[in-house]
Order: sequence, then structure tokens, then C-alpha cells
Amino acid sequence: MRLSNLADYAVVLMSAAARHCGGVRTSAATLAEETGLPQATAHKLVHLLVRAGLLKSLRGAGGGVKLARPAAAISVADIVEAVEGPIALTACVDDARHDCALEGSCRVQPHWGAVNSAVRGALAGINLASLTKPSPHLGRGLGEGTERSAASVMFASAATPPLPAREPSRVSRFTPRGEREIYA
Amino acid sequence: MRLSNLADYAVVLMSAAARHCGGVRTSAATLAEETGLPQATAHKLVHLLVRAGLLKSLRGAGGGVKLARPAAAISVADIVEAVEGPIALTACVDDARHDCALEGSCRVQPHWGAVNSAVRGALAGINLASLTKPSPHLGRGLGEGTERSAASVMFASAATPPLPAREPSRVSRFTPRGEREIYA
DNA sequence: CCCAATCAAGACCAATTCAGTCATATTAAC
DNA sequence: GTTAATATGACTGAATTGGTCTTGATTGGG
Repeated sequence: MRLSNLADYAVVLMSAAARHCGGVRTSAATLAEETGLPQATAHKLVHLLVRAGLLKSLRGAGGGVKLARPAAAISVADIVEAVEGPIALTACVDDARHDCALEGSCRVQPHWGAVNSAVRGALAGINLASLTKPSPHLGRGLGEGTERSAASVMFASAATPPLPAREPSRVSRFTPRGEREIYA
Repeated sequence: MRLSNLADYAVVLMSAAARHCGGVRTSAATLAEETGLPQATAHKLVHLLVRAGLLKSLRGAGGGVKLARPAAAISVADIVEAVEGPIALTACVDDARHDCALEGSCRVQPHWGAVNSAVRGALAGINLASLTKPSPHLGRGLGEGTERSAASVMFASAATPPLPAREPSRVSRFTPRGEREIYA
């Protein structure tokens, strides 16, 4: 239930691109600098985002990238899907791959579609424009830029007993090889 | 943005357990049989679910497991967290690990909390009881068992251009070693 | 009182996926 | 025509995941 690091970075990157007000052209290198991401990673992300139609790129000297659409028309779901592929919580929801061994006998399968839509909808209800704003109410609200306001509708922290020793331990780390500065 | 296979299976398993109306005791082996999961995997899942307080187990001959709470009081979010740990889309949302390299300079970070809550809320709004029902409206509705009805509120399939060659290719397969029957 | 059946718990191994780097092709300016 | 800057694609190493196997604990029956 965690986003891949690249998807996370992609959102940060797009947010930086959106901050270059409107369709002003920037370079991948500039975005890398602004976000603190390694150049190579930024390039890779830009490539994925271009291919998904979220960014427009121009090659050659003096080239660069810019938002393909207004920031308000780009949702977090769009960005995540550009990097990770279609949002599909389970194999049976994914249009491409219906290869779950339980397929057919599984009695939960008909429900997964709705669950998936709920999650996707939560992500689709948040657009880039609202992410660009300085700091909403310190990690709360965020409802006032989105037309759907998914985040503010639902909270529901159902009773969850603390797990004694479960920690996935996924770390985001750059420069795994040497101690080269992230960006000198 | 995909659930781990184990989390998926856990939901199926819990759903099967819930179908043993109320607090009737079943064995892990029976649940494995009913769901089509390998016995070892079912045991592993039961262990995780017991530790999370979602199932109650009794050891020894004639022992078994049963739901710790009524099915209506167990949400999909509970099950997912039992298997995968706390739902945290990004490292900066996770209470345990604030080890993102961008921490501090990242301008999106204050927003992730809300995004995360939206996703978690979507999952918390769906309980086991509603998953046990035969087949709601064929993968749609599902709103009439949940008090919050998260799924029916949001759909929003925003414009997403088709990706030419991206496919995560995650397959769920049992018995990777031989062609032993799942359960003879 | 002993034995056997049942189940839980933990360790271990293999495969997939992810993240990052390197090398190449393309384009525009000089 | 040359150079420089950029996008694009392939490749490699590492970490997590998923699954199986082995061991240990507990209870009921003989």
C-alpha cells in the first residue's frame, strides 16, 4: 500500500514544474536541482511523464519540458499511473492481467472493483494546482482547490491495534554507491 | 499502487472466515481449502491476522481460529494494515520512518498527509460484512453495507492517455517449485 | 500417564520488481 | 559543419516479496 519511490518523486517533480507558472519551459536539470533529485532520475521521470502526455518536451540545445495541460487538470492519479501503470489494487481489477489463481472461485473478486475505484477516486480528486499551494493547513484540509474534495470527506481511523514488530523498512536513498553529494 | 498479494489473500481469507457466521471456530486448513490458498500461506496469514487482533486462535488438537470482532467492525484497511503494516503512501507519512532525502526541502510533503488519509479512508469505509454478501451489483455499488459508503461517492476516471508499453507484470502464482496440485 | 494429532511460529530461499547509472541518438544554436 | 545540450533507451545491482520447510508448543484421546 505504498507508492513506489519513483511515483512519489514524480509528484514532487510535477509540482516543481507546475510552480514554473503555466506553460513556461524548464529543463529536466533545473527541475532536478529544485527538487533535490539526482539528474538521471529526473530525466527518467521526465521521460515517463512525457510519454504519458503529462509533459511536453523539446529536444536539442535550449530545449526543455513544460506542462502539457494546466496544473488544475492534472491529478495525482494521473501522475501515479504515468509512472506505475494503471492503478489496480489486485490482479483481478487490472484489465490487462486476469491471472489470479483464485479467479472464478474467489467470492471477493466482484467487490474489488468498487474498492479500487474508491482508492483511485481519492487520488483523482487531488490535482496539481492544490499541491502547489504553499502549505494548506499543515497536512490537513487541502479541500479547497479540488472540485471533489476527496480528502476532507473521509477520515475514519478505525480501531487498529498497534503492531508490535511489523515494519516494511522501505527507505528512499539516493547515491547508493558512494557518498557523493546529492547535488554539489 | 498495488496491494501485496498477501494482503489481497488476507482479505479473501477473512471474508471466508466471516462467512462462518459469527464467532464459530474454524481451522486455518479449512479456510485454505475454501479459499484455494496453499495451506502454508494460509497459516502465515492467520498468524499475522491473529497478531493484529483481527482473529482469535486456539492451539492444540481441536483448536482453530475465529473472528475477534463482528464482521461489520472489521474494515479492509484493518486487514491490509495487519499484513502490510501501517498504510503510508510515502516515507514522510509513515510515523516510523522519516528518512526521505527530500525531507525539509520538499514542498509537497505537507500535502501527503491528506492524500494518505483519503486513500486510507476509502479502505476504512468498507467492512468485511459488505464483502461477504454474494455479489452486490456486479462490481459496482457496494454502498449499502458500509455506513460511510466511500466507494459510491467517488469515481472520477480522469482523462488518462493509454500507455503504449507499460505493464507491471505481477502474477500471482502458487506452487512455484513443482506442479503439485494446490491441494490434493 | 503417555502418545499422537493438530496447529502455531519462525527461519530460510528464490524470484520479481525497483531504483539508479551509463551510454547513445537527436536536435538546435553557433 | 561543428559543438553542446538535451532526451531517450538499455543495463545492472539491490532490496523486498512471496512461498516453503522445519521446528516447537498444546491439547485430546488411549
